[in-house]
Amino acid sequence: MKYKTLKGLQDILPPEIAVWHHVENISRDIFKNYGYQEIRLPIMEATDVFIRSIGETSDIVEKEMYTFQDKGSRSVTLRPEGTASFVRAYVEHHLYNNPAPQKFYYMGPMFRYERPQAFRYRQFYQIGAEAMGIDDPKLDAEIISMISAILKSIGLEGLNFEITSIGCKKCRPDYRTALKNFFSGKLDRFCSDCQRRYDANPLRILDCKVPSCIESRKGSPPVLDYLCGECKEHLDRLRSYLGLLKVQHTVNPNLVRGLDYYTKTAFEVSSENLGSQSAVAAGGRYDSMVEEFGGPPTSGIGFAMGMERIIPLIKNSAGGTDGPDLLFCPMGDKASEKAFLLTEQLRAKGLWVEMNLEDTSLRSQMRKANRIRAQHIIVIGEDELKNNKVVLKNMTSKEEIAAAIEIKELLKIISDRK
RNA sequence: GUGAGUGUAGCUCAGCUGGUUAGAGCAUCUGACUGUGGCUCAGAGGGUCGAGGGUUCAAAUCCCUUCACUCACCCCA
Repeated sequence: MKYKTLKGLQDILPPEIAVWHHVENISRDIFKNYGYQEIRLPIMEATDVFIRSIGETSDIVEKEMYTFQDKGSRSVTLRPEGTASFVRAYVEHHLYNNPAPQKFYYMGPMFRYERPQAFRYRQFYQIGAEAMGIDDPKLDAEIISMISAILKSIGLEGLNFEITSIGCKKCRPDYRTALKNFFSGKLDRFCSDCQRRYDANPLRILDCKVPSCIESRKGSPPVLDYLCGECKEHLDRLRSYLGLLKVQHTVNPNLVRGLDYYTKTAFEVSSENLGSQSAVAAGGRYDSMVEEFGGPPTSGIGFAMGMERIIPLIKNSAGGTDGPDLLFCPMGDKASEKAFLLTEQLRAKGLWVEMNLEDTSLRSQMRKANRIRAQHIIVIGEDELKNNKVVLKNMTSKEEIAAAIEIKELLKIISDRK
C-alpha cells in the first residue's frame, strides 16, 4: 500500500457517517431551541491567537500545535480548539453590538499533535457553543443543561457532570500565591513535571496523578476557600440553578482545565465507558478574553464536545440502510440504452434509481439487486421494448405489476408503494 | 517525549518446538438445462507472511535492525 492516512487522522466511511449525521442533527435541533446560531470559522489562525488565549505554558501551546510558516513567512496554526478562533471573530466583526446574549455554535475539525490513543486523534471533531455578553450564572446553568439535553437526546448514559470555580483575575493570583507558599518548602518531594508546573502553573500540580505528588500535596489550600465574594456567589447560584433544572452534578475542586483563559466556572462531562480518555465534553467561562483580544469587556461561556468520544458510546449504531427505489436490469444493448434514459428521467422526478451497467446474466443482476437492497426492479429486454410493457417487481413482497414504459406511470406506481 | 503489546488474503484469524506449490471462515466475482434474487451447492480471483539483514541444506516460524499500528503515561474533546 503506497499511501495511508497520516498518524492520528482517520477516514470516516459511509456506514459510520449515518451516526455522525445523527449526532449533528440532534445537536442542531437542540441548539435551535436554545437560540444558538451556527458560525463557521477558518481552521487556521495566526499562531498568536492561540498563544495569547490558551496560554504560553499550556501543554497545547508548548507541544501540541500544528504550527508552520506560510509562503509569506507568517506563523500560522491549525486550530487546536474552537474558542480562541471564535473570540477573534467575535471581536473582529463587532458581534458584541448585537443584543446580549449572543449565542453561537460550530462543528468541525480541530488539530493537536499528540500521540494517538483510544478515542484520541490528531484531527478530531468538536461540536461547540459559545454564549456571550451575560455574566449571570443562569447562562452557565443553561449551557450545562443544554449539554445534558443533547447528550441525553443522543441516548448516552453513565455520564458524570463535574463543576468547579477556578476564580477570576482578582482572586486567582491570591490562590496562586497561597499554593506556591504551600509547595515552596517541599518542592523536592514532587515529580519533575510538578517542579516545572510550580513556576508555570501551580494549579496543575493539584491534578498530577503521580502517587508521591498526591501524597505530598495533602493539606494544600482548597481553591474554593480562596474565591472572592463574587466568584463564590457565582458558583453557589450556579449550583442552585442546576438543582432547579435537575441537572445532576458534583463539585470537583481539583478539576483543572488545560486552557488558561477560563475564569470562574469550569466544567467537564465524563463517561464511565471510555477507558482513560473519559472527557466527552468540557467548557467554562472566560470573562476577560474578549477584552484581551481588543474588544470591550465582555463575559463569555462556552463548551465543546468530542465527536470521537460520543460516537462509540452510541449503542446499536449500525443501522441497515435501504438501497435504491428502483433498479433496471436490462438485457441487451437496445434495452440498456432505453433503461439508461429512463433512469435519468426518473431521477429527475426525485427517485433514487440505478441500473445495471454491465451486461451480465439476469440471475447475477438479480443477485446484485438483492445485495444492494433495491426496493423495486424492472427487467427490460427485447420483448418489453417491442410491447412497450414492463413488469415492476417489489423485491420485498415479490409482488409484480405490469406497466407501460412511460415515466408518469412508473413514477406513480413506485411512489404509491413507497 | 516515555513505556508495553501486535504486524499472515478486503475483514477476523489458524499455521505446534523451522521442512515441499501458505490455509479457513466471512466478503467479492462466476456457474448450477441459455430471462428472475435472498438459502444451498460448485468454482474462481486475491497474500513478495510489514520491510531490510542474519543463522540454516531449508525461515511466516529463530536472531538483529527498522517501520507501522494499538494501548498506556503526560495532557486532553
